[in-house]
Parts: sequence; structure tokens; C-alpha cells
Amino acid sequence: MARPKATISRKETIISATLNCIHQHGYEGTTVARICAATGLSAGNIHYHFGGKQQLLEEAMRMLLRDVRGKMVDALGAVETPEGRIKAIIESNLHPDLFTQKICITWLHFWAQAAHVPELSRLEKVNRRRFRQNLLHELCRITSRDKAELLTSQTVAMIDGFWIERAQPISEITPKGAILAVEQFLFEG
Amino acid sequence: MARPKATISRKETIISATLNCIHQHGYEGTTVARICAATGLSAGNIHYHFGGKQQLLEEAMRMLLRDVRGKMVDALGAVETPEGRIKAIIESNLHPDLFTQKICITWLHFWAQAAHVPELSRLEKVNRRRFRQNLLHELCRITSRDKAELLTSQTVAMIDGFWIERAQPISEITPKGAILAVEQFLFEG
DNA sequence: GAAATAATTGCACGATCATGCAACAAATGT
DNA sequence: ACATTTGTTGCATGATCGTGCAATTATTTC
Repeated sequence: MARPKATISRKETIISATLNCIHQHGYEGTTVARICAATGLSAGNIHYHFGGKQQLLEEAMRMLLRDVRGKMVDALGAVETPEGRIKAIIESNLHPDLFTQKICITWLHFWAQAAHVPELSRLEKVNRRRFRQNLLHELCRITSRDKAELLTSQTVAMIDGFWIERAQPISEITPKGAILAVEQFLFEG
Repeated sequence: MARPKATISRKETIISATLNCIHQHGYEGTTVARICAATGLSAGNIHYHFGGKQQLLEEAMRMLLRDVRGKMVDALGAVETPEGRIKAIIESNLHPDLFTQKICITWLHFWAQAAHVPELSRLEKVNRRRFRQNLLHELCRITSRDKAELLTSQTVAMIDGFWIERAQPISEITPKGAILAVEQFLFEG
């Protein structure tokens, strides 16, 4: 065997370029040629590492999901009270590092493609379910089950909606504004 | 001059096939060849009517926007009270005829592409603004300006979020459930 | 240092894409 | 009836796409 180490770094480079490309040109505009231009690598090389374009795109989406999950796990680690944990969940999902126009656009393409690509749909479903469960679990500690279910649906939808608005070229929404809106709904509504 | 009548019908046929194609294969999968297969027309004919693929896609999106707006205008026509008008706005946007997986998927692609195509972005902006203004105007009649602004942002986001969820292949959300969730938020929160 | 293997390149291939164009068909105006 | 305009086709074209593969380079193991 030879050269086992650099592989991971190379894959990450390619995935990073792929996410940039989706942001700049959209899912349909993300071509192997563009990724080559961005990374300086050859087209054949990408197939060597990922086996094909579809698999590369799937891995890129997995990376995106992993980043979001990581943010939420980090935010939850330090907090104990139900209200604190709920706020941590919301604020991690609307965190300035994550609630970027770039990421929101990429996410939007992910959503749109999930309707057609089964593997992406699977990823979306798992992610949505985990987020929902986390929120529901905490809400159940401060209110009834039925009320918690309703609040969860409303909150998830509201956050998704803010992601859409954030993705638009001239968006007036800010991370702070979105967090305020969601938390006002949950705690002062 | 000759043959001025059939043109409109032809264009509508092509646009309808285009929307179907976006639903089935996504924005990127919508090719002139596929539209030809669906309509039985030739490729050159489509360019004759629309001048190009991009313009066809834009007109298809305009058609989609027109349908949504039409639904809302119809719903608002008969109602007078602020609360009734607010409910009409919400229910028209989540109406079973409109809140279809098919339409939600198409809409999702529209949102995603709007981030890259200026003309689509313009259309989205106009549509969003009109919807927002309508809702804000009615809410101002039953509460303070500041409160109405906040409620509008939250409501718009929530509805957008339900559209995303509805677009997913295995979605548990229903028109009735979404309407209940939004109206509960607005009138019983 | 030599053998083995991983990483990378460059190119060629077939498919598919949007588009342009010349020719033809159909319908209307006069 | 005939000229004019519109609708429609079929094909050619050049570009671009993802992918496969043989050859080359780099790196590790022994």
C-alpha cells in the first residue's frame, strides 16, 4: 500500500469546491469541469476519488448536514434547562456561521433535488426527523404532548421559511432577527 | 396576417408541459427534448414561440405566480372583516388545489433558481412583497404596527416552511393541518 | 533501492444539450 | 385565386456534459 494519508484532505478539497460551485452556479450549474477549474485537478481524478458525479454531490450534502448537526450538538452540550436547550437548538440553526446566504442557497438546492434523488431525500428525512425529535423532546418537558407537537411543527416550518428568505439575493432577514422572531413566538406567544 | 388565434393555446400547452417536466425531473432535468416528447412538437417550434429555453422557463414561472395570485384574489373578494381576510389569505396559500406536492416541488425549484437568475429573483421579490403587504395591511387593523410586522414575518416564514415540507417525497403535512397550524398561531397564540 | 500501489493526468468517446436555419404547410387578407 | 404571414418541421451544428481508460508520476512498504 502507499499514500493513504493525503486522500482525506483531497476529498475535502473537492467537496469544498463542490459546495462553492453549488452556491455560485446552482445544482444544475455544478459541473465536473467547474470543479476541476476550482481545484486545479483533472476530471478523471474526481472520478477516481468519488466514483461519479452523483456520489460526489451526495457526499457534499452529507458534509453540509454534518456541519449543521455539529453546530447543534456543540450548542446543546453546555446547557441543562429545557428553555436553555430549546434556545440552543434554535440559535444553532440560525447561527451567523450557518445562517449564511451561501449555505442557505446550497441548502435550498439540496431540498429541491431531494424531491428527485432518493438518497438525498433519505438524508433530508433523517436530518429533519432528528431536528424535530430534539425540539419535541425539550418542549414536552415544559408543556403537554399535544401542544408540544403543534409548537414543533410551527417552529420547524418557521425556521425553514427563514432559510428560504435568507437565500434570496436581496434578503432583509438577519440571524439576529430570525432568532428573535422564533424565540418570541415560542416564549412570549 | 394569418393564423393569430391558435398561438395562445399553443403557448399554454408548452408551458403546461414545462411545469410538468420541472415537477418530474427538476429544473436541471427540464430539457427542450423532454418538452418536445411531452407535447409532440418539434424543438424548433418552441424556440419560435418563446425565443429560447430561459424565456420559456421564465414564462412558466410567471404562470405559476399568476395562479397563486389568482387564488388569493378570489379568496379575498367575498370577505370584509380583518380576521376573515387574514384567514382567506392563509387558506388560499395553503388551498388543497395549490398546496400540492407537485406545485410545491416546482415552487422549490423556482426559489432555488431565483438565487442565480435575476429575472426569477425579481418575480420572487414582487410576489413575496405583495403577499407580505396584503397580510401586513390586515394585521395592522387588529393590532399595533410593530406587532403586525413581527406577526407577518413569522407567518410568511411558517407558510414557506410548510411548502418545503410538502415538497418532500414522504410528507406528513396536509393542507388542513398546515392551515390549522398557521391559524392557531395567529388567532389563539 | 526495488517492487508495489496509490494518485494523477490527458485524452477520447458517445451522449445530450440549446440553438439556428432553410424549407415546407397552413391559414388569412384582399 | 393569389400573395403574405404564421406555424411547423427536420436537420445540422457546435458546445458541453459525465465517464472510461491507458499511461505517467509520486509515495509507501519491504
